[in-house]
Amino acid sequence: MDFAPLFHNFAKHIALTKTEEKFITSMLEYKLIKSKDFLIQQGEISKHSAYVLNGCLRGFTIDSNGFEHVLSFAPKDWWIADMYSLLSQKAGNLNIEAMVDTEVILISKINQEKMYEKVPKLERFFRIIIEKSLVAYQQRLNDNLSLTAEERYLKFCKIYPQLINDIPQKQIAAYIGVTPEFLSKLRAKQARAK
Amino acid sequence: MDFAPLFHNFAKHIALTKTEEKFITSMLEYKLIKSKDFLIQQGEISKHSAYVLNGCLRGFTIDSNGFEHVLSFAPKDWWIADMYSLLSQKAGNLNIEAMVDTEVILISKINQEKMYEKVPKLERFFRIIIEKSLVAYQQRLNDNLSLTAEERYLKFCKIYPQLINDIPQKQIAAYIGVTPEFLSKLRAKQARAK
DNA sequence: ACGATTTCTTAATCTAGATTAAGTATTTTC
DNA sequence: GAAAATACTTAATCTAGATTAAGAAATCGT
Repeated sequence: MDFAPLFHNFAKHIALTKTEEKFITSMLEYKLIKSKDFLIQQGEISKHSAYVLNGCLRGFTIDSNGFEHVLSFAPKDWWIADMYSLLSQKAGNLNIEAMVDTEVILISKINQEKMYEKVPKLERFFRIIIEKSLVAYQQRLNDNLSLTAEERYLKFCKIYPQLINDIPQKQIAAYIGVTPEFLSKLRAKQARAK
Repeated sequence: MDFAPLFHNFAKHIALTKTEEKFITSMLEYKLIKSKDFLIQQGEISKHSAYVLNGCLRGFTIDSNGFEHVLSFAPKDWWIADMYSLLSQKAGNLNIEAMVDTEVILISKINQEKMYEKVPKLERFFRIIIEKSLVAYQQRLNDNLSLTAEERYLKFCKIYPQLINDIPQKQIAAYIGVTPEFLSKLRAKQARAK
């Protein structure tokens, strides 16, 4: 198994020695998640965070009317977890599903804590990762409070140009917060305007 | 100036020695922000994060139609910052305003970095703080995607019972994402239902 | 390769919440 | 402590986006 992409990811923010890399490697698990299989499902207590080697995951909730809401897409080189459940060790409400066959590296909560003890630099790494994630969620909440559905769709296209053609349109609708029907209408309007 | 509340806040997650506390104290600034004054305004490059000793701040944006959207309230013992601007050192779009006379402890970005160098335990502290903040924003985004305005209002009342009576209703409206008129209607309906 | 399932589109109808407007409390300020 | 400013309420009207429904296109499973 080739963990190199993960170490490249670490190297963006911290410098690890060979010894540290070796130790960290011993803490990691590899997993292939087949298309439409789940990494975790709502109601479970989450045990791992995941780094995506290739493929794509999506994190979504299901509301009381049965509608899905996508909280995040995790393509290649992204991190994903049900942070609420992972931190609190209570039942989560996030589902994480593979949109295509997806290879991930898993870090269990227990190993993550061991890693923080042995390699305190990782506290810094994950602090930075989480800071960036926080900024992205704040921005997205602000967009949901202040932009129209059309503006949110155009912004999505700008931010995730690679995803636009790769993922089903109904997933984009569930991410920006509209029905698939309305997104279809928006897209027809965009196409007409050209 | 009494920094004790801040050290109580640190003590929730990490243990500091007297020497460390002394060093940290030398990195802090005290500030009184008068009611309606701003800690930062959109367009500025943010230089500090703030810990609230007493009073209450609110972080809000102003959209292209002039409407305000509240991203966070920071009452006593909370942290607040324009994380985007603080991290990127680019112009931010957050305004942080005092809702009443508010005393804060400020940590400049430069001092924060010095503190991470000298007291690496603080990486852990801020990682944990930011993790919790991330979970809260994810939850709130999910609420905005899946709940009605009425459900969001009732949830706000549950989560921030102390704020309900202390802050203007229009600020609550700007937080949950409705017009003040609609919130007024919701409240009238609630009152009638009792 | 082909039937079955899923996704996407279009269009009519509906509704939660916005907008506009006008009046009534409540604060703030000097 | 009165005038001005701000916050809240109520009600009529409007609209962005939801719902329902039905057909067309794409994808999947065997």
